[in-house]
Amino acid sequence: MTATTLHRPTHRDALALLESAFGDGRLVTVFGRCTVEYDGRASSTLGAGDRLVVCKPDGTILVHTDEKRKPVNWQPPGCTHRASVRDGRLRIRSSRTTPDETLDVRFERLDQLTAYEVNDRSDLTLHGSEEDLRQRILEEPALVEEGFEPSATERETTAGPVDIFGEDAAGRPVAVELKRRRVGPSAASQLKRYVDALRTEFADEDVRGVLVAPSVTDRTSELLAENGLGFVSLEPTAEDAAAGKEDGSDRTAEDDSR
Amino acid sequence: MTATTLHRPTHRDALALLESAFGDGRLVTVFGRCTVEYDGRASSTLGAGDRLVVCKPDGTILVHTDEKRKPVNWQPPGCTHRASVRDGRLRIRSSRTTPDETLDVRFERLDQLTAYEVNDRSDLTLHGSEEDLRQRILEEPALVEEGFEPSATERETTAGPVDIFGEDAAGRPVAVELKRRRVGPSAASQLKRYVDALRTEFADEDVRGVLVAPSVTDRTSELLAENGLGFVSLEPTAEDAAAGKEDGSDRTAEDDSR
DNA sequence: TTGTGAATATCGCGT
DNA sequence: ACGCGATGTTCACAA
Repeated sequence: MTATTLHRPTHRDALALLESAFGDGRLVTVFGRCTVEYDGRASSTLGAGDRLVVCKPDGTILVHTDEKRKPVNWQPPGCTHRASVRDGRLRIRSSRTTPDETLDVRFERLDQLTAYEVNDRSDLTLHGSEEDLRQRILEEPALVEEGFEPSATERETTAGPVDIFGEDAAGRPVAVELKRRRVGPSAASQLKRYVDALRTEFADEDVRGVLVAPSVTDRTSELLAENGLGFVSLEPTAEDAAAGKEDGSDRTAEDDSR
Repeated sequence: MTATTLHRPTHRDALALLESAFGDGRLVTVFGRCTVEYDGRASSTLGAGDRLVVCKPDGTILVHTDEKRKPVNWQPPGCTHRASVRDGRLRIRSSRTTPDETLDVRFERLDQLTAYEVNDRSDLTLHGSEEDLRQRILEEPALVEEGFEPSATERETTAGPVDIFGEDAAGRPVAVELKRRRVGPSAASQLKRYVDALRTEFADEDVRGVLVAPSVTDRTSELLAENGLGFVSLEPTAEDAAAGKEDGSDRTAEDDSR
């Protein structure tokens, strides 16, 4: 049996199942009317209302209302769940140290409690991230500009790591900052920090900076211009990957390489 | 009845309850073995495994595994949920436009499905945010430095809004940037942008910048020094508000000034 | 543990 | 809708 459910349980019966489920690594959902208090990095209180509470065996706890993608309260992985009954009411408390923080859920009414056994070995495979964008540029540096030659990724500077570092057609050092979506001023600012650091490092050379993103806001465009930084528009998704390959590289066989 | 539950339902029975629940604004949880595909801002695939799926009436959908605080897949509020049965298997699809994106959950096995009626009017009250920090400084400007006089919050500049803007004891313009926790280089960079913008605006004055945060990283400290920016250590929570007042400043009367 | 930046970030506020 | 910055951000990765 992968799911054990109690309907409108007494708070004591709920406690028994909760302790059992916490003990053997099951995932638990509780639905009912409750209040929530949090104290730790900040502090919060939430009055009574109907919520879905999810307790994961890794120590995560989530309190969800009927709105929003974010839980109204939560605790990250690594916490310890404890259940108890005070004044005849179920209480779930989840806490951790470093930082010290505690979440307290007190139930006024219990509608349903379920403990699930979870078997999940699959990992998510995601495409269209900044990492994908980087791969595409390394395969086809001309996407940045004709003659660009990457020499390193995550190249360290005193201001932090540069996404792609290389040389332009004229042999000048180039720092490339990648963003997978439309960017605001902070991205331009970040690139400028890297370029400034590289200008100190390459005191006698003309260091350039290029921002690669789908687009930039107006203010960001001004910021780039003010600081002599370049911009190249590029989408993170390789919609025309096949066309690009035909166009740019002639890899026809030997799929077994590497 | 606030909770309607089906245990190990047929996929057709599940479909009927889902359509009913989507229709009248109930929150739904489904537990079972499923695969998930996402396509939109990025794209992802997830092989078969046991997961808890939560569909909210505001269009949010969450797919949770037994680990982590983040759902393994999701869709934000504003989406449209649709359920169907293909090849005898339940499928839940949630999609939206702007941006165009779709989440597809296909069930191989259904363990449990529940529809909840949710009543929740309570709002979260949170303390210890940056907003709290700002209030404290406006009440006690000397926390920034003796003689500081705030004149505006969210003061607009061509580089964006400055948290607190005012004058120091010598009448010089001061931009104060607030952070509720230990900060990295980007905060110093952000403050520098504001100060640069203000230096253009107040061309004939000596504009200063002060970062207020619990602490800064080493590299950030250097960045601040390089750019002549100040730093004041301050916690977002007013734990020792009383003690701090006795200790740090000699403000004995006239709390009503401001 | 700390530092650093990405994220399908989400969210709220303003224009 | 876009722009902008905070978030109890979470998360992975590196030093």
